[in-house]
Amino acid sequence: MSDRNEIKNQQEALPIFDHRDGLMDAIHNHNVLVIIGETGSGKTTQLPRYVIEEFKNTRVGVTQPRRIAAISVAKRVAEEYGCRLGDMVGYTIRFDDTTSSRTRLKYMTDGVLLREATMDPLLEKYDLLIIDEAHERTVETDVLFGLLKRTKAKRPNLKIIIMSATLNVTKFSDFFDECPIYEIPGRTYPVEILHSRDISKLGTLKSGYVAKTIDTVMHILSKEVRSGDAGDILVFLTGQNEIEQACQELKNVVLEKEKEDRESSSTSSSSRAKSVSLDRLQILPLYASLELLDQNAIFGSTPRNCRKIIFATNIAQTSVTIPNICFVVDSGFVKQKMYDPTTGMDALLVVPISKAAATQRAGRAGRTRAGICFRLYSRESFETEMDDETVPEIKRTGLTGTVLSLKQLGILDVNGFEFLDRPGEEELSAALRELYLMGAIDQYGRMTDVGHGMVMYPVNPLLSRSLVEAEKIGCLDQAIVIAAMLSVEEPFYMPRKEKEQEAANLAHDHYRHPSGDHVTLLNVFEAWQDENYSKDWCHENYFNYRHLRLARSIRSQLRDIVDRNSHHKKDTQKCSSNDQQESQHPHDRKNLGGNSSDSKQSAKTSSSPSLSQLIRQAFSQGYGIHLSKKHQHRPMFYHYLASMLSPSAGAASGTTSSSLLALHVSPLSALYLDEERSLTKYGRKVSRSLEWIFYHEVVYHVKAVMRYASKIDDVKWVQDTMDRVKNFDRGNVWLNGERSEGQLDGMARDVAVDGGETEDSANTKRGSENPAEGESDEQAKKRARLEMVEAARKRALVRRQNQS
DNA sequence: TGTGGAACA
Repeated sequence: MSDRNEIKNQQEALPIFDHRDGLMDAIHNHNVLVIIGETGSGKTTQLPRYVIEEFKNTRVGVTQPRRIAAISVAKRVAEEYGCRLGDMVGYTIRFDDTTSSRTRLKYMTDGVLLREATMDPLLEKYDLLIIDEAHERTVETDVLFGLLKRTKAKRPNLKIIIMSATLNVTKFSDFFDECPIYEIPGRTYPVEILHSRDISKLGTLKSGYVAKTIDTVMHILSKEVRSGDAGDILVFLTGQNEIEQACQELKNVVLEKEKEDRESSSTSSSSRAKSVSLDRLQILPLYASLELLDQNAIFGSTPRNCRKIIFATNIAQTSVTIPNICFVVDSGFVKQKMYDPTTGMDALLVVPISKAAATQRAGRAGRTRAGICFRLYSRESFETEMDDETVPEIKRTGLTGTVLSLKQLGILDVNGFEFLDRPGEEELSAALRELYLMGAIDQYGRMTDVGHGMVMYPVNPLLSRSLVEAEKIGCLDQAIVIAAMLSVEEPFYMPRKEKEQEAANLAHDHYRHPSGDHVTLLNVFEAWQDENYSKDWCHENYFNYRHLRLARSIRSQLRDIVDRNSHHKKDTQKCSSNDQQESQHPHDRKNLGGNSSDSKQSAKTSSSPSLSQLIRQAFSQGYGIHLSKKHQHRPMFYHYLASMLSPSAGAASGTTSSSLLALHVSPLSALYLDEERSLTKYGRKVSRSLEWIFYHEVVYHVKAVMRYASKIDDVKWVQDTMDRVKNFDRGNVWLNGERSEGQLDGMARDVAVDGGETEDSANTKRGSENPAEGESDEQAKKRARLEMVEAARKRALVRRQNQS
């Protein structure tokens, strides 16, 4: 009883409580509404509950960018509502669905809703949808925006609420015909912001910000003392290495200072500065890949007279809230992915944050009481050098998967789709080109049967294409394992100490398959399976248990999808006319359904290809756009497609330096000969038998290295892709087709290319007042981004040259 | 001497 009263008191103390009537009126009167309120206003937990209480029988969906948020919020709301989780209130995330037929309020990740939309584009399960944390602008959120706008046109009664933290939300409102904006005041404490007096440009600060954070922390420790307890410190840096380094460095500096203090206190009678002692400090790193997020150390309260200093990545800006932070030290930088559509590769770069991000970081100091934010950059840099907002993710990543799901949603003319922020023309074209070359869409931009097969699988398009092929030639079970392994982070664990590295390499060697890394991954998984998915086995053999476990979940999800679908197929096959293209594949006749024992047996028969060959055949279809061919005289490879298509590369970049295209076999790859690995770290020779290989992705090591590569035994395996490359190169038929097939608004594409203006594009671009100027500004920014990517690559290459 | 930031289906 007292529990319930306490809950009630807490609820009524939230700022949103006084706005209940106003909000309900607004939702009654408007079908689309933007609500802004800082974290702590109660909007995420309270508003959806108000809605299901106020509107009887309304089915409400609330999306979150992150799984933990969906889970924890749903749990709390169920408790507050007084029901069991999964009854009236529940959540759905990948691998975990707690909802039931009685659930009326469902929290989920935005990816889940997007996935549901591919089955049911009208989203008829919901009467009201709330997109929460819209300011984070994940790709999924952005696509949902465009999708909901279309859905609303067909279901005018659907209610949509956009919830966001920042004040700069006119963009959201404009997108939905200038719908009303409702503001809930936040409940935060004032944060004093101190800028650095160093007026260097951000570019120069980049080299020295780690050292400066240490200085600043030392300053806070010795000078900034608040009454009572001192208040914890949060430092924003960019990456794991940097953070570990900073933690160590701070410890060293503090030790030195201690020594100094002891010496000076023995000579002089009193020191004005507060003395600092290492045993009264907790210095903690915080980044996502930290083995176990030490809950108590980071989130728990510190002992008396003890101070926490946390060095964190951006994870502390959005995903994780640490209590009792009083001081924030903001380096002004972040690591961001940048995608280069001309090569289809991306690079991870340290770039300045945006003004919005800086404000958010500063806000972390004022959650429990008034605080101070130290910025390591000048006010001028903040005002003039930083972008207002972080570039939305959708403009920074490859869009192949996104475009394919849009096609599945029935959006044939992707160029005419209304994006909240339009991705670059080159990125869209690159995505369409890749889909065409994979055989997922035809020259008119229409989805093929292959494409329909691909969207079933919630994995990277390269992998889903491989799975479609694997089903066709009868090695689906194995391909699913490999696809799952490729969907998780590095399963091979490599210790830091050199001696242990040798042991790890030896352990890994045991599973390496001469044909390459794909079969190797299968070997690893099957070995682990044979050991009953043992954790100890992972440790003994240097594999990452967490990642393998995730791979296992993904594998079973993929198998479920296959099972469900094959039942469906059996049901419909008899009555529908079979207009599927006749396959010319030699192995097509046998074993279409293919369970593992069958295909293993068939692999044994002398005339058929081996299982390893079947698998690589399947994957070489999926990786048709990731082909590389060996250089005739040198131990390197060339990106095959880029060399075929590069003349058509974007005019904006103009950067097609041939050095880009030189790819190397990773020393960690099964294709990299053992004796070389023991000779030199980045050896020179690759097996002579290698001619063609396919690879999963390229990473920038000391040079461009192919991560997960396998042999192609016969160039016929990739003949289909090569034929499509030739077709594509000859006529660009598909681009014309995309335009003529799309309805009128397909013209938007011409606008973007020519810089002209039509009525249709004026509609799609509403919100930017001066399209011509906005466009060129965009282009300039994009060029700058591409140049940064290019610079990073050059640096990597220079490092390599210095090394040899 | 070093590749990865953080998230999701």
